[in-house]
Amino acid sequence: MQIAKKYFTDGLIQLTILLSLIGVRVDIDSYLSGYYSPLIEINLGPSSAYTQTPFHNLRDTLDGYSVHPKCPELDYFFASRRLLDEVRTLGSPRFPTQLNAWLVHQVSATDKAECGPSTSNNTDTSTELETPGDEVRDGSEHLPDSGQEVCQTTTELGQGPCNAGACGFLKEKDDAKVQEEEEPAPLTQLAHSSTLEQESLLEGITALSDPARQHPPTIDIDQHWNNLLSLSVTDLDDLDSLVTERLSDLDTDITTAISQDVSLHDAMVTSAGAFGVVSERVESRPVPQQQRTLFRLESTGSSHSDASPGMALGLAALPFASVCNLTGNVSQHSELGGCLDEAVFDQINQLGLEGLDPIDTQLMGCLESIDPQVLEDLDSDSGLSLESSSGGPVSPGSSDMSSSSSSYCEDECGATGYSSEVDSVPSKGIMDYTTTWSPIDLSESVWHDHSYSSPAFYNQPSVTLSHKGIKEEPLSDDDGPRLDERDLSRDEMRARAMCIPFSVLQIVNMPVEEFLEVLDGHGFTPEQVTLLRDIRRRGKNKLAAQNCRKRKLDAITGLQEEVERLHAQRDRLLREKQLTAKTMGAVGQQIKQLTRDVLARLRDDSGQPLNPERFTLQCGANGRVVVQPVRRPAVSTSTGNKTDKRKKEKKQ
DNA sequence: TCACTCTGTCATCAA
DNA sequence: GATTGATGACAGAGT
Repeated sequence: MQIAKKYFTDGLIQLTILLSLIGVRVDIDSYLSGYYSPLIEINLGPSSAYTQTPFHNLRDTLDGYSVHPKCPELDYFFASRRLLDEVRTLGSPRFPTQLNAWLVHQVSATDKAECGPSTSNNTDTSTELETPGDEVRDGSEHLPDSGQEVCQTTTELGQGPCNAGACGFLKEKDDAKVQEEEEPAPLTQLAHSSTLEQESLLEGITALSDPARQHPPTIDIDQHWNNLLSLSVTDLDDLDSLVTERLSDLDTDITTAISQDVSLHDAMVTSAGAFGVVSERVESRPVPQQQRTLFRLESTGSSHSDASPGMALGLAALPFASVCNLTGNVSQHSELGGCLDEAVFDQINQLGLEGLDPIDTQLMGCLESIDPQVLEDLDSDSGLSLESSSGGPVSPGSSDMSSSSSSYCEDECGATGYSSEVDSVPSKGIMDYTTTWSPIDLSESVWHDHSYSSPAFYNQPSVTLSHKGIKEEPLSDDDGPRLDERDLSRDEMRARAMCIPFSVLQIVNMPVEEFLEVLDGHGFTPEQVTLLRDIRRRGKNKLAAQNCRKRKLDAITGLQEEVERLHAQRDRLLREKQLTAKTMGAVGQQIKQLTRDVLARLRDDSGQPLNPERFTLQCGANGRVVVQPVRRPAVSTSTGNKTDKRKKEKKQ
């Protein structure tokens, strides 16, 4: 489990760093401070580490239906695209980036006409989408003017910065081939090629949109070949309007998918679109946000069989959403473009999708097979803490302490503040692993307090457990008499051997007056009295030693913090000193310059400018500025002469 | 086996 | 003077 978590966490951190480099925001905090335990997250799949932006949820939940990356509609969609690629390999020139621009234009046109401001969620993208499509249609030479990063790649034929986004969507197989076939093509061929892709894409969209036409995951390749090859030019001419019509139906979904921020999951979807990898999709059931984040990447297995039209529409819109989402960010980080994204997406797919599923299943199975109480016990047993033996297992009602002892323990509690403080903190690390979880600092969960004054200590049976009690079974009401002799402390065994009818706890914690009465009123032998005094003294001293060590540790911690604070203060003062020196130097230079300027404007009695080498400006205490002659080094030489005279006098 | 930590105990001092 | 708390030192057990 630890290995799995480490594996997941390391990968997640690397992934987050990479995504941050390309401008994708990932909310790691939500993972770190998540409502659910990382344990549960491992079991149920990575969750909140993946961004929970509203866009993410909106796009994942289209018309209330969830979209799963493994649903057959996606397979069909990308299979159609693969078929399109096969068709293009037959000889038609391929200009994938131009096609992409054309499609984006179509989306924007319909979107602009019907939805208007609804696309303003992403200003960058909407601006790009509002590019006049005529420029794109007129020829490839207009594409770079469209203002889109996506379109700019047209002139570069897929070598531009949009490899990960819109271009990458069509580029999985084409990059190498397109670069080989960089030859000018007639516009008709271009339109034909574009239309073919539209047809293929639209066919996928239509198929996904129509629940009656849902295809099984396995695709009849021959049928698609026939469909694609049987397309006539006249049929293709009608595709513009058809695509526009279809896309107008999608615009709502598309616009909801447009956002400035791209979540990790968005990147995964884009990855699927760009590289043909069908990633897992989000399970967007109408569950609370916490649970939604928890189950975000949980595999839904075959649940996609009941995919709805809205779901299919969402799937169809995904490539466009990916284009729109990544364009803004990729344009800002174009230099990191494709290779980085590819690495990121590959890592996403390897990390989140392939590796975690079996782990999740195994861990969930293991966790479910474990009794929660056992988990509590395991977690609470740090291997060092003695609280489990002295505190927890003993119920308050199990005390066999006499009423007199319980009457004075209240007074003793205040004398040992550390003990009561420790007892006030629950020693159980996981309160309820099914409901809440908070990160546990194990160093804080380990207590070595054996305080006699703790409530549990008072409520214990008349048995003092040594530190061997770490591995002891929890005590029940009738465990006391059955305890093995080796479980008793030395003082307890001595007391039993000497037939002393008081427990060590009682002896230690009773007031001195009562203790003296006990010594006097029970007719103890001198040996018994001595033992009683020793037991009391050792018990008191033990508490004192614990408190003393606690104070010592606190003092050490405080001193360490003080040292760190002083180091920081020293560094800050040094920086201030350097800054001040730099400022003083600059001010001195300014003063010198100003002095030269002023002196250059002044005239002496003969009307000649004052020599800056011989005069200087002196600012008096009253604020007046006076011109003073510069003191010659002769002054220093005179002082030097004086010192020389002194030296000579000393020699004499 | 060794180093380290934790804990109990003793001795001592001071209040 | 007795009691108690604080603390250094030591030893044993456990890791």
